[in-house]
Amino acid sequence: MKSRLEDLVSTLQAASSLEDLQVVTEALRDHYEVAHTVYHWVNSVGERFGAGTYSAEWVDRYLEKDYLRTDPVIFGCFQRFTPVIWKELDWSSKAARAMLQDAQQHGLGNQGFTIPIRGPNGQFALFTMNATADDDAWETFVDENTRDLMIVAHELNKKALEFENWGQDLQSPSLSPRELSAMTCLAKGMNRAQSAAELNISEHTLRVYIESARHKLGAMNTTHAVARALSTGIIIV
Amino acid sequence: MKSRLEDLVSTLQAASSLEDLQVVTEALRDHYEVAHTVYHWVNSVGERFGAGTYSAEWVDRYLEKDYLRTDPVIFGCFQRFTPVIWKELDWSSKAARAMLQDAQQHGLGNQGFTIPIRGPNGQFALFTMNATADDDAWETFVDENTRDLMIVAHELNKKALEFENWGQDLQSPSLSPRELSAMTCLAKGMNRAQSAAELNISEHTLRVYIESARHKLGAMNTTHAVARALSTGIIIV
DNA sequence: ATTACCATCCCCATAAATAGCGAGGGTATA
DNA sequence: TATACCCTCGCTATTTATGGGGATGGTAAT
Repeated sequence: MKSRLEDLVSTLQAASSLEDLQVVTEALRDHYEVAHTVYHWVNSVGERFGAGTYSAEWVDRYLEKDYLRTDPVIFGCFQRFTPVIWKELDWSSKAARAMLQDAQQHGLGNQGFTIPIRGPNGQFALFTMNATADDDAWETFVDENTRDLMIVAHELNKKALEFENWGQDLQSPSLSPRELSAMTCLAKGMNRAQSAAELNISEHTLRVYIESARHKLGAMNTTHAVARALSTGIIIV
Repeated sequence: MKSRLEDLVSTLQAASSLEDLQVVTEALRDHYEVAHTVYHWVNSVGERFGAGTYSAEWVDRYLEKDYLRTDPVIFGCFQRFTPVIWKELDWSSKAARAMLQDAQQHGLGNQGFTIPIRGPNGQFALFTMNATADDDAWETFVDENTRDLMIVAHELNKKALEFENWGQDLQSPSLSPRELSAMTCLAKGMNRAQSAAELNISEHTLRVYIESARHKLGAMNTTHAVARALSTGIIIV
């Protein structure tokens, strides 16, 4: 069993396309004898990347019904660091229970386990195992396999980022120390007067830094410049 | 050796204070026979949370010299998903090399390995192993231990989040869809007129969303609001 | 059924940011 | 020794953002 997982991880590490990831999710489903295994991104603009064993109908319905905004799994994972057992989430809202019922009519099991994965620049993905089981059996399954599944989830996300060239196109320009400080002050909410005072320079000088940083970052205005500085990681607030 | 790691993880899971984490980092250092083992947050105001075996002098110097802005480890990890071997980072800048030399004079080894860890609301932490070794030996060490160390890093971060009640008081406020759209437009560099046009609303209405978002985010101005929205991950540009 | 929040619109006055013109001395690097 | 940044400072005019005050109708949850 242990060696079998190693094989799966090796296959995963050798994957070179989305189709390969698809195959891996199917192999994982069979290996763990669950109903479904799914990996997908949860971006601001819905779905852009995913591989898994859910039926096309369910995926379509999920998107069509905008379940991303309803699903307690999405919401719960977004606020949590640790993996989540579905049963422990908040299913009190009517919309959530309706979604769960709908899911089961599309072949999903009653139990689920989802690992949140976070990458650079706000990238966020989920790795889910879904099955039909009673609460105790599912908890045992999760206890026994969480660590392995975390490794699998990590490798899946690594590959997905590779395939999508996440962060490749974003080559960050280098700002001077003063420019970085200026951007940081602004990102902290200081206005120009406060920032200038903080850096012990005239407000005019500060302005020069801001302008300079803005041009280097190819930004339309200060807010844009700070946004770019933050999302490329050249400043951290 | 394997069982020893399990013991460490168990100790970690039973930890109930920052001091306990400190003890764990020391035990990890001894177990892996490295020079240093460190876990810390990389947040707005430098250090707010950390445990590790670096000398107080080095930590003070690091903060005093503002090495957070220089350190290629910070920058590299912030842009990457996968763990990082220090040698593979960009040390071409003079400031970076000076920092490295300074570090070695404060008892750090020449090799390092750092795992980036991301939690909800933009939380970002690093787990680092540091040692004196040649390149090959270090690479071997990393290859053999990455998975275990990832688990350790995960458990450390879990505990750190617990201790700091991350998500309790620091829960990112939920913005309405329109507020999120407004923030996103601004983060993309549009001004109010352009954003309003993009969303097909009057400029005044847009302003109401911005104001509302600003209050929810506890921000001083628009730039600050966008910065917070970005760094907590509630919008992605 | 009431409370809360959402989406949408308007006016006015003030504060702040942007755009344009400058200038000088310092430190690298090619 | 040029060339290229980096850091620092000033003035003026225009454009934009912010902070108050409002109002209406809708949806969702308790």
